[in-house]
Amino acid sequence: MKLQSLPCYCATLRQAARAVTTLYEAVLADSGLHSTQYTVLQVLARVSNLTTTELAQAIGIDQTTATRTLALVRKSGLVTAAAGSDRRERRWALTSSGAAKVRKLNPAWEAAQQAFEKRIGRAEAAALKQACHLAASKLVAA
Amino acid sequence: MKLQSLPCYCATLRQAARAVTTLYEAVLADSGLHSTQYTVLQVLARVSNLTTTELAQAIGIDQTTATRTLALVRKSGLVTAAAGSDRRERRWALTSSGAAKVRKLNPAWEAAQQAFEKRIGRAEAAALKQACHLAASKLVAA
DNA sequence: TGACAATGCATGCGTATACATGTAATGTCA
DNA sequence: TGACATTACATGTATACGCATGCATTGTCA
Repeated sequence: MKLQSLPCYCATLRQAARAVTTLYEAVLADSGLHSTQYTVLQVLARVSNLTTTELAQAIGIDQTTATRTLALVRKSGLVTAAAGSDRRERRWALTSSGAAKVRKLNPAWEAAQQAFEKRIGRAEAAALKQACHLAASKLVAA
Repeated sequence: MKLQSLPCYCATLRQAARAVTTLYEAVLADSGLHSTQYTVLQVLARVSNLTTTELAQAIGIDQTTATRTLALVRKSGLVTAAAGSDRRERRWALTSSGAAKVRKLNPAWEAAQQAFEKRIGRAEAAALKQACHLAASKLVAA
């Protein structure tokens, strides 16, 4: 049976997210990273010294999910946590190994981005991303 | 920190899917169902006697995920599996209890749909759903 | 300064997710 | 009909995900 068009916004968004994730996971397979882990690294490559909660909010995941994902990439030696002035905080940054990994994986990620654009159209891809971010922003704000 | 606009298509789609899921899970909270379980019921309410694999393909989840989700709603007495002519198959249908549950939850689901539309705009919501389904179709086809 | 609220992170729990793989049933072809 | 491929579902394993909750730290206010 073919993929169905579902009336539910939630089901449809999840449907699309799963499909895209499969594509990106395939590209990341050799790296030992999963999509969420890669996203964490990519964000930290742009903005460093975020706390666990800040990182979670930036990506749009729960703080507890961030804690666990960070523990995984930390175990791999890709990130480190520094103590902030507030001793409850953990401020995260890429290790040199983590930064190298992001650099090394960039071509594969770009390839995934282009593969996505090729499948659904470049303009459509951009519009979809924009719409998704806008929707997420409006929903999270609630 | 605010939700960030991410360059990655995958990360952004997942970001939106998480946000929408949170909204729908809140609505479903009292029902004892989770979003994927509700989707399974909603699909079976429209098309009955699907096999495990057919249901998985219809929704866009892995067959193994379908197996486990069906086991959960089956345990709750909401669906039953009938043997097909092919004895490997399991053909799923709502029980009367399951059908009643779907009917009873329909207003709550409609409310979630409308809440979503209210937040991001009715036309935008429709366009986003359409774009997500189209994208998922093109990605799964690969 | 001390009681209490608020904040930041971690943990228990259960579902969601998919890949690799196993088992049973069915299909195919010589 | 028998060997082998294919198909349908189930299971092991590991991450993703979020809610409820716990602990430690920080902030607030009388």
